[in-house]
Amino acid sequence: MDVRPEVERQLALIEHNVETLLPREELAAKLERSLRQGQPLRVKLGIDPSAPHLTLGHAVVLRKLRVFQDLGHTAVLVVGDFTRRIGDPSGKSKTREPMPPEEIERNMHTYREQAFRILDPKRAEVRYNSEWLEKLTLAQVIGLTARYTVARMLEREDFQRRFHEGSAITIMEFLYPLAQAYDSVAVRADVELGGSDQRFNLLIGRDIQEAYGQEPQVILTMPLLLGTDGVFAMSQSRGNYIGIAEPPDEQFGKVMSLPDELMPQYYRLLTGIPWEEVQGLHPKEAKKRLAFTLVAQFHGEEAARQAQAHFERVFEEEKPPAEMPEVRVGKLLDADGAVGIVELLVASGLASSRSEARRLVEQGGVQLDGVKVGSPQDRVEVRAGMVLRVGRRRFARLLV
RNA sequence: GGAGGGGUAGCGAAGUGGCCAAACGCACCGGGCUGUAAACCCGGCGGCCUCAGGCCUUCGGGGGUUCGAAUCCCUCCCCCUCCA
Repeated sequence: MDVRPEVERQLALIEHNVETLLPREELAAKLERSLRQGQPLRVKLGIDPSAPHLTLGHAVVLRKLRVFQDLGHTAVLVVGDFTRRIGDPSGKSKTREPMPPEEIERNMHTYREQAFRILDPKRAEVRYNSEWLEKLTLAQVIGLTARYTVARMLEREDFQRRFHEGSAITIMEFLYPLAQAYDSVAVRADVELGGSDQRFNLLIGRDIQEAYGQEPQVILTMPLLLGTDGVFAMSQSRGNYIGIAEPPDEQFGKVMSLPDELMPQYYRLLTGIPWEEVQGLHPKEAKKRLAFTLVAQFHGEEAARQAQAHFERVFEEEKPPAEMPEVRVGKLLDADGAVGIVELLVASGLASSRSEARRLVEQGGVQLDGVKVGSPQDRVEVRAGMVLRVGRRRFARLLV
């Protein structure tokens, strides 16, 4: 039978939004063979357990992986628990600190749950690279290093720069991409996905697989998503990220505060909605739809509706949210049921110190039941159910 | 083995005897503007107080000199670069 049309169909879906796909013909060949033999491709994605959350940046790549799954292929998630114990230099100008095993352990734990908000567990395999890397003997490691040259290693942009700057590059850092490449050998990857910053590492995987007698993997990189600052790639170390597992309200709010210019990119890389379809809308409406779509993707439609309602209520209508933390303050009240505003702010957790509380009041950022508190000296009468508010978005309901 | 540079608030980075609770930038917080956009503007950003002022604790750790130290001396710890 002629599988060509199906190969073309799959290729088109896979190629959509991709930054690099190398080599395209090899992927076509692999797809064709896969179809003929009824054998799914093994599509690898490495995840570095450095920080406890997966972000929308990860989601871009995970969504692409999901495309492969939907086409019947197998997702192979490789958690870099071993490599992270060593420290990964990729994309960084400085050597990265190794991380204690307990912390890695903790991070890894949350990964599955987060990744499977996007991936289909039925077509996925999760592996930890300590499984094979830990067992390598020095002789084997040396064997691995013998298959790659320093010159080729120095082709990598950040190595090259650091080399010329005369800043430190440790041998360990050379080992890192080799270890990652060896992962591809270990899981027999047909394709490896990554962010565009991973391109070099993914390419090494090809060479190393070949050196070990395997057919080289096809590499596919996705554009890097810009973070909430609109300037730098989304990353946890920079703090400009939106987490996949963050609470719906948080996600919705963070998306709404993105610079408008990011909308086309976010629509393209994170939703199935063509930008053209929403381009004509008022930017605020377009962004709400984006926020809704994203929250729904990770938490479900109902949660997205609630997050949107919360947003509209709190930020558009400037009303207190439906739910907020409750604080019991009866003990603080004097005989008249009054308490100093500073005490109240600290006790409710809305200010971290008395100085902070004073500042907030002085700057006009504190309201009790919609009435602005004028001075840090004020004593306020508290009745059960009153709402204490700091700034635009921090609230507490007071109980007696 | 030799030479040199450096450790300051969440980060980056000034400051080298009093005017330093410590410039400046980023991040963050409050206010303004608005579409809670972003950008921008104003204010804040160790703690505590009876708050136009005062007090206490901070400049890698410890000890000392001095009326007074982030700044000088001793000592310990840590990081980096170059040469070999």
